[in-house]
Parts: sequence; C-alpha cells; structure tokens
Amino acid sequence: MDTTTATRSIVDALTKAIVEHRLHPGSKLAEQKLADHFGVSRTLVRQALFQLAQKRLIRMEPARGAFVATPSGEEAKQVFAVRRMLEAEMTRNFVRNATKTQIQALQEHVAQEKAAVQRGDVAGRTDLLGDFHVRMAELMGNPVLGQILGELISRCSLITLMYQSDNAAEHSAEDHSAILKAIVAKDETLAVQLMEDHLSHVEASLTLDRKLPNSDIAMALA
Amino acid sequence: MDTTTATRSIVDALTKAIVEHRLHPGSKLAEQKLADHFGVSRTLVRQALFQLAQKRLIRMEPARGAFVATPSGEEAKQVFAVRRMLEAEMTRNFVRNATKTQIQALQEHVAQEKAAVQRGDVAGRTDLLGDFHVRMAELMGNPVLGQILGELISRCSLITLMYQSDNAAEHSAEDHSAILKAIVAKDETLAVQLMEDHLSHVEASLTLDRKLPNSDIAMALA
DNA sequence: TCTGCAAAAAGTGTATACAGTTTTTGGCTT
DNA sequence: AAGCCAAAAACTGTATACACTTTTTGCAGA
Repeated sequence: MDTTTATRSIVDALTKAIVEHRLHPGSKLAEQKLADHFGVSRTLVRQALFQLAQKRLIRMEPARGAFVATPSGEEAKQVFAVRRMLEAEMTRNFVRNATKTQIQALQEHVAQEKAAVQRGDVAGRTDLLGDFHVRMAELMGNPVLGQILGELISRCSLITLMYQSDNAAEHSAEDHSAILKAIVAKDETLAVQLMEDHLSHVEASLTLDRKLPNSDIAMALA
Repeated sequence: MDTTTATRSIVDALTKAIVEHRLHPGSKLAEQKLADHFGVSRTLVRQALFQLAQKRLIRMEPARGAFVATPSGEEAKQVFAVRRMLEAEMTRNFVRNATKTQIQALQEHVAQEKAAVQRGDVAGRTDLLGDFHVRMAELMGNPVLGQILGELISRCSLITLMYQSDNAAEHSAEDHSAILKAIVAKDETLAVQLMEDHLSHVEASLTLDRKLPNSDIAMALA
C-alpha cells in the first residue's frame, strides 16, 4: 500500500465519521488514539489531520490538538452563498448539455434517495442527498467543480448537524425530484430557479443566528 | 514560532515561487534540499508539500517525490469555467452591495496595476492582476469565496505560464479598469458581462489544445 | 467541602533513524 | 562508442525519540 493510500484511507474514514455525525463538532481528535485505532504511527495520522484541516472539517489549535470543526453561522451562510453561485450555473449547463444517459443516472439517484427516505435510513439519506449535487457536477465532466462542490457539501453536513432546527431536510428528496423534472422538460429557467430555491430552503431551515455555546463549553461537553 | 506558522511559511514561500514562475512546471521538489534551504527537518517540508498537493500546485508521485504541477488543457478549461461561475455572481453582488470605500479600494488597486504594467514589472503585475479578483471576493465579506477563488487563481498562474501564446494578458489591467467603471456606474448587467468577457478573453489567449510534451520528457528537462 | 498548587500524565511539535524504492554511477561487454 | 547491468548513492515513506506544552491528578490548607 503506497503512502498516499494509507493516509488517504484515514482521511476518508474520518471524513465519513464526521459527515455521518458519528464524531460531533468540537470533539477532540487525539493523535495517538487515532494512530492506535488505525494501526499506524502518529506520522500518518498527522498527515491526515492536516488534510482535514485544509478541508475545514477539523480545526487545529497550536499545541492543543485537532477538533472536529464548529463552523459559525457566518461561515455557514458563506458556504451556502458559494454553493448557490456554483450550482445555479451548474444546473443551467446541465439542462443545456446533459445527455439522456446522464439524466437517467440522476433519475436513478433520486429513486435511491426516495427509497432511503421511505425506509427511514437517515445515514444513507444524508449521504445520498449530498451526493446528488456532487454527482451532477461529475456528470458535467468538470472534476474541478466536482471537488470544490464536494468539499462545500461536506461542510454543509457539519453545518446541518449544528444548526438543524427541524427536519425540513426531509423534503430535499422532493426538491431534487422537482429539479429533475424541470431538467427533463429542458426548462432552463425553472430548473435553475428550483435549484436556488432548494438551497435557500435548506439554509432557511437552519437557525444560523442562534448563538453557539461558548467554545470552551463545547469542549467541556465533548 | 508555533508549528502552523513554520509549515505555513514554507507553504507560502513555495506558493510564491511557483506562482511567480521561479519554479517551473514539472520541477522536482526534493524534500531534503528544501529542508536544508529552510533550515528545518524533512518533517515540516513534507507537511508543506502535502498542503500544496491539496491545492493542486504540485503533484506527488508515490516513492518518486513532489513535482510542480503541470495542469492539462482540460483541467485549465475547467478551472476557468468555475471561475466564471463564481466571479460573474460575485461581480453582480458587488455592484449591488459595495460601499464607496470598497469601490475606492478597488480603484486604488487598479491604479497599482497600471503602474506595474507601465514600469514593465512583470512579476508584480502578475501578482496584482490575480489579486484584483481575490480582493474583490474579500471585500464582499465572504472569506469562503475568497479562499476558493484564491486557490483557483493560483492555479491559473501556473496555467498561464504553461499555455501562454501571446502576451494578451497585458490587457487585463484595462479589462479591470472597464469592469470597475461599470461598477461605479452601478450597471450590473454590464459589469457582469465584462467580467465574463474578461475571463473568457484570458482563457482564449491561451493555447489550451496544444499537446503537452510527454510528462517523461518534461521530467527530463526539469 | 472547596480552593489552589505542584507533580505527574498525556499530548503536541520537530528531528532523526531506518527500511524500502528509485535514480545515478561506473565499468563491462559487444 | 553505445548499450546494459550491478553496485552505490540519493530519496521517499513510516516509525520512533525527545523536548516542550497543556491537561489532569492528588494533596495540603483554609
């Protein structure tokens, strides 16, 4: 196993744990514990932590260690703003250029989403709902966009956990379905509008102006 | 000096060297040499290299080391596509919300650009031309956008070096000036259009379809 | 019982050591 | 002289060691 793969698998495992909410915002990520868990030295764990810090999923405090990130409401709004910029245009281009096969791929994806929602599979649902957007980016043949969007969506996963007020996110699958319908109908303006509304809707379902518990307190609860 | 700062300064120094074209695409970045140069151990250099790899300014090949990135024409087009998505919307928001002070800040920036162009300061000019876009993002109070855009612009710097066919980039300062004029006039549509044209113009001035020298050869030349 | 402080434990930050791989070197053959 | 192979050198990948910082523990005094 080459070095990139070893570090990569740690990054992936931690990303998954954070995005799936098995590691809560503010949790301490002690290097030696992670090293023991993954059966490697701290060296590789540190490499992984630095990468996660760059992706803003964790933050590192000098001499104090790594903690699962606790994005502020301010930051959350900015992330959503950037997503709207990117995804509105992405949707427009998708309507213009998507092939039948690509649309079909998205349709199957939405079907999976609905199935996950129906059987109450929260983890799977969250995963799929985010993937819808990444998938679209990838289908457009723009991996650069796909990667940026993927990172923004990971951050949204954390944000959603922290600021979620109701389970309005359950409607996302329906939103996706509506967007797709507009895409099939080649209604560019509507599809873009629905995508923007969808993102605004998700953002609005969060209480981003709630004052966060003091970081010291958050740490104490970890 | 805390650890983040040490690694950070190495990242910054290397980024600057790459963006300013003092390190050419394909160049080998040997860890020990860098370590000696910066007066630290390979540990810190490696951390820095991993961060640069994540920013796509270098690529790391297993067991072979780090090399200054050689982005493909495909990738270059994708980077420009994402920039257009982000910067069009950014410009629109800027026209709507910018304060007088912010506009003035941009005007001063453009003045600096013109000065750099006039005195033939190529390095400074390149720097400033990229900074114009980052500055705008920052002025909008969206650091998330600013960071993403900053990274895309760094990549563009590499791309420009690799695919530059003529020195059309010299007109960028004029483009910026025109955009700013539209902003001052609060002409939203025109400003957005000019920004899109500007980016398309820069992209068009590159010969992205040129077949790159084989990577093995590129390596041999390094 | 609660507070404060010092010693101990745990943890991070950097350097170094070492195993395994790749690249270079230098001579040998054709 | 050109090509090829083996030994040497250089380099990467991972683990470990150690200094220094932060956190915890445990005890003494009020």
